[in-house]
Amino acid sequence: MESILSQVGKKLRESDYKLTPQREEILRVLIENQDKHLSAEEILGLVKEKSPEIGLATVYRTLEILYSLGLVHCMDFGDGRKRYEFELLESKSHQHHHLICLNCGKIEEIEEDLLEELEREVYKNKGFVVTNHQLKIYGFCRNCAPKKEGEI
Amino acid sequence: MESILSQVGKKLRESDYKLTPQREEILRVLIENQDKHLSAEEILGLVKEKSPEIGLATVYRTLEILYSLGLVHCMDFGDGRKRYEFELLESKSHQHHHLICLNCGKIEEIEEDLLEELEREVYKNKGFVVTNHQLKIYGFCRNCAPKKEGEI
DNA sequence: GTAAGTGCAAATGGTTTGCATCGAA
DNA sequence: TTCGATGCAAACCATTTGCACTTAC
Repeated sequence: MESILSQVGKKLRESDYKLTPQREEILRVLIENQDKHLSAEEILGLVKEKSPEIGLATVYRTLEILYSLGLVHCMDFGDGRKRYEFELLESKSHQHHHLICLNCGKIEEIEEDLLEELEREVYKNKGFVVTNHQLKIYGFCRNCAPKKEGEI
Repeated sequence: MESILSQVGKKLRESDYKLTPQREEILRVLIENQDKHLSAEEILGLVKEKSPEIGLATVYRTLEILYSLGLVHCMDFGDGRKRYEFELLESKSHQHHHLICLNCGKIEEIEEDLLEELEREVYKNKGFVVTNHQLKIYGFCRNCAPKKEGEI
């Protein structure tokens, strides 16, 4: 984890960005919460626990840089705010998918890809060259599905 | 197309909503542009061509009702505004997918589904019951792909 | 030393809401 | 007639921006 931070610091400097204490703090929060999907405001809250003087604008500006460097993914689950997720340097560019529970709101991730066939079809039929995709699957999670059974 | 309007009118009244001239105009625009992905502002622009007195709030309020009745789909292509698409009453609940060109911004639709296998996996591995899904595929369309070939 | 980064507050822009008025049923 | 619908303007809220000050390099 310390090595991740220095890897990221190197990547920042390669692109002529400075590694400030604020950016380090934001990175720490992102790295410690890779499994979550934090909004800018939530990131600010966590960062402020250790560095109360940081401003929201800095969070947004840092996220923008990290996004442009491909270090965070940005997603939108339809609740009116963007959510960010740290992306390990060595991971493949294709994103994992998200299972969104319509009852409790929990968001799970799945690693299965299985879209290769669809991408081949898309190229064959439309001449469209796929570089990435984003799949949101709505439904009911293991806990909520039984309760909802009668209603579906 | 006239029959679609009356079908929708019936559906509105079933849910105790009135079919006002404004709502009719908004519906007309949505139905005439089923292939597009209009934002609220764009819908207002088209509606104003015939009924200049309509306000933006009415557009939003109408879209909200239509969405709650399942008559329009709502999507977000990451440009900071929601986009709406009229959904024929008889169409299946699973949405079609979108191809988003990273160069020219064109959005194409595809009807292929091909996600059944993935949905089975998701149920088997996670106990997650799928009710719907939304797939955005990013890349380069037939026109832009050749120009971009060297850069990818 | 200096250009880049920061914090604050103000601006922006899509969307929502309050309210007085209007009109479909 | 009556309650829901409308238009307008103001409010809202996530995000962006301007600016004077600070700081990493």
